[in-house]
Amino acid sequence: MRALQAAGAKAESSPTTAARPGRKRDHTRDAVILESTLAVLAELGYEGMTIDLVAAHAGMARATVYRRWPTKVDLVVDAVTRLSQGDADVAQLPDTGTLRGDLLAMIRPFDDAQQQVRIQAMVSLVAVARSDHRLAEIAKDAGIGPWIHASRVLIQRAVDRGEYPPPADPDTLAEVIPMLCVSRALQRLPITREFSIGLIDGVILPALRGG
Amino acid sequence: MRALQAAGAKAESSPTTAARPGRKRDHTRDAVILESTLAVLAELGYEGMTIDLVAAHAGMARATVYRRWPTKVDLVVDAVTRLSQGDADVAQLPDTGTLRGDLLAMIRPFDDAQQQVRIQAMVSLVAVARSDHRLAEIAKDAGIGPWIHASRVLIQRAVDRGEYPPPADPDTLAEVIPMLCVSRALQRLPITREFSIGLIDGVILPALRGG
Amino acid sequence: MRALQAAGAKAESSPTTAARPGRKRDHTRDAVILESTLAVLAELGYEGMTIDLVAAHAGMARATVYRRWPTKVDLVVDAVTRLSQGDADVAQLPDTGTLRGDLLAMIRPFDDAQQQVRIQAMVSLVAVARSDHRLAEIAKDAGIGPWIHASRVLIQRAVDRGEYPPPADPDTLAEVIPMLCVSRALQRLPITREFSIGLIDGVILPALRGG
Amino acid sequence: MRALQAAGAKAESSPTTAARPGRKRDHTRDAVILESTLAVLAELGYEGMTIDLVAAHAGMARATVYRRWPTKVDLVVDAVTRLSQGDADVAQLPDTGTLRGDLLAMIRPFDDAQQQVRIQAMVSLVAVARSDHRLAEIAKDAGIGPWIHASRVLIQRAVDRGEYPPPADPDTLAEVIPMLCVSRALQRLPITREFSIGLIDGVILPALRGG
DNA sequence: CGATAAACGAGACGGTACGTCGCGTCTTCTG
DNA sequence: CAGAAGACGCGACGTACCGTCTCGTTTATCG
Repeated sequence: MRALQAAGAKAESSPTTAARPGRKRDHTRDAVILESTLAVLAELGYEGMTIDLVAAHAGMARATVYRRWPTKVDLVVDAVTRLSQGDADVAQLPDTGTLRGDLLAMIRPFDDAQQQVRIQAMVSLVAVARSDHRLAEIAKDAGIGPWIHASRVLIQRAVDRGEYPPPADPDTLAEVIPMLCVSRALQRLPITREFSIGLIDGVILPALRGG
Repeated sequence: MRALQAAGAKAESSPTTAARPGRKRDHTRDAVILESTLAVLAELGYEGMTIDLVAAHAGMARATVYRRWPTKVDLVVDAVTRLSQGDADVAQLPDTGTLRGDLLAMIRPFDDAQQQVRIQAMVSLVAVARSDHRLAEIAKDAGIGPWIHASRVLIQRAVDRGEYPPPADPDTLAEVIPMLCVSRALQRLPITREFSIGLIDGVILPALRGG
Repeated sequence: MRALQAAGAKAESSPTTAARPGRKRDHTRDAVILESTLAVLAELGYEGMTIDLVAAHAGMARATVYRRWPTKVDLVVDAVTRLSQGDADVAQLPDTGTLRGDLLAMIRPFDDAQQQVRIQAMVSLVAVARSDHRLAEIAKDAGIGPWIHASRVLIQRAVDRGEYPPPADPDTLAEVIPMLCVSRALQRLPITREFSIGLIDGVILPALRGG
Repeated sequence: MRALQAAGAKAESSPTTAARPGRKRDHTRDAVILESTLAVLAELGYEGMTIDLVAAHAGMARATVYRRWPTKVDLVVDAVTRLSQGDADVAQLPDTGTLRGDLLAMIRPFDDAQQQVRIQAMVSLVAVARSDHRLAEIAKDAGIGPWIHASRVLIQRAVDRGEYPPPADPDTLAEVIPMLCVSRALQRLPITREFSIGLIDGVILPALRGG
């Protein structure tokens, strides 16, 4: 977000970016820090997470972190935000022809162990939402919000093509998959393929048929 | 847990309970502290909650809190634990004859503003679960666990009396109501009657019919 | 001091003390507590001394101590006061015919190991004097004050009988013996007979002769 | 003690002093803190002294104090230690030709109100010596120890040049001036010029003449 | 190619909450 | 009622983390 300011700069026209001597900030490190943030967050939660720990995990100094994100809250929000942007991208991809295939494709990324870390971290964001009022909405948008949106779009698409009748309460239905995955994460259980299938074939699709 | 010490006491023979001089701890205060804990927790979240604030809200000294719960984590866990015990009691009550009535009765307690506080606090428990590994399971049992169990029992009862066919994945289905209520709480939205009806009539009952 | 109020009561004359039902306070314990106070004070100093420790050393409960002395300061002051009263009594006794004999007799009580405890405790009183302005004078009177007075009397007596010429600064001279004994105590050195003789024959008597 | 680390450093070879990154500790503040410590100590005594008070008096945060001295005891010991180092330096200076002049010069620094603070603080150290066994010796060396040593040197010098005959007990005699000044401080009396003259002309010099 | 200005590592610094401990008051029980 | 045992209000202690700051070192771009 902050880094995007310089993105649109048109070379020499902008005086701020044109003549900026000095060592350039190594933006490679941004991703490393965010990754470390998620790792520590997933393991120790928001409370147990320390800027020192994140910096050590990333192999750099605390100041290097603070130079990019002014507070712990900003860091966590940004980490989870970027995380969910990845989800959103993934969500737009699946188009298997059937809703069942689409939903399975949407959940699959969380099947592997690597992605487990991300869900664990995302769940921790709720702590921030409670403590910091100004970030409650951001947390909502950044956390499961995009995921819920993806669910809604996929379901709507299936309804539009006549695969299922329109549900009675589409908004609530769209929250089911993300929230039940969160539930798994809260219990520190992996999101297995069996769970995904049970969720889709045992809840979502029956609900659409029975509506 | 604490109360179990006196469980076996039956007469003057028991040395633990027989002659214990000294001022008795005023267990009335326990409830006051726990109530204050939930109130502060709901308003400021786990991060913003302070033992000093809780003590001030309860109108007593910090040491009085620490004499009962050694750490902030223990205090929060106990507060939410007792909270969910209340939920469990409520869960066993409803028996309206139809699943729809039972589920509505189960959710209703969270309709009034007073109970909103409790949900907000309960949600904050996830922060603890992340920070303190040894308490992850306790958090699970104390938080939404009992609620999930209540849902499962109500659904099973309806199936047993032939009201609905057995669902394909009853365990997952039982998590739907609690988790979607949590979702509302996370978004700081009230759990209105409209939401409850939409959830039951738009997701749970259709899923059972369509199973 | 407080305890002395009831001392002169003559049974039926005083209405307040006449009809006083209930268990009588065991004044034997007063001495035990004071002794324990001095012992703990001597070993751990004023800072390290705890009412709990004193009570435990005396084999009774904290409340029993507080019923007699309202604060830690009062307890310590009283302990050291009574201690120095004993010194004052001793001081009036010696009358050996020579100043040298009198002074040696005055110092002798501190020669044995038992009395070492008392000096150590007395020294600790200075801590109180610093912290509590209202007790500074009491500390002076109770600590080395009586001892200084005893020195002055003995010297004056020797001058009166013509043993030595009147000193130039009798007040200052009278402080020498007590303060140098305190110095020994501060260094945790015992007040041996050699030290006493060196002090009297090497400082006091020469100063009187040389004045 | 701390400063000795750099003592052996002579060139770029020393790894300890060569390249130590990070913000340098502002050692100017050390003196400010120590001065504040002495001021608070002199006014309120060891018991009444608080790290918060010291920090506030020094105009900095509590953590800044704790970063330099881990405990209250260490802080006080160091404050008094450095204080007496200053005394030692002063003690080596006076050389007026006569013992009387030397001793007066030694005492004079404590005549002004500013230095009164230091004596008051120094006296408070005895409280530490009682409470903390491991520091008893340090307290001895740091408190009046150097002062006693200075007295002994001055007296010995006078004897060496034939001004007075050798005293019978030079060690004890050397303690007289410091301890009687401490006595004055304990009584919260100023060390006036009259007192100094009375002490020297009424005790020390007569004792030397009469020996 | 050297000057310069920023990034970076390391850590001091001001705050603030934590959890512990001692003081002095109080309450409750037993003898 | 005295005495034991211990809860309670208060406040200092020493620790840890946050976010800011100030060093010395390194690295890139400009003159």
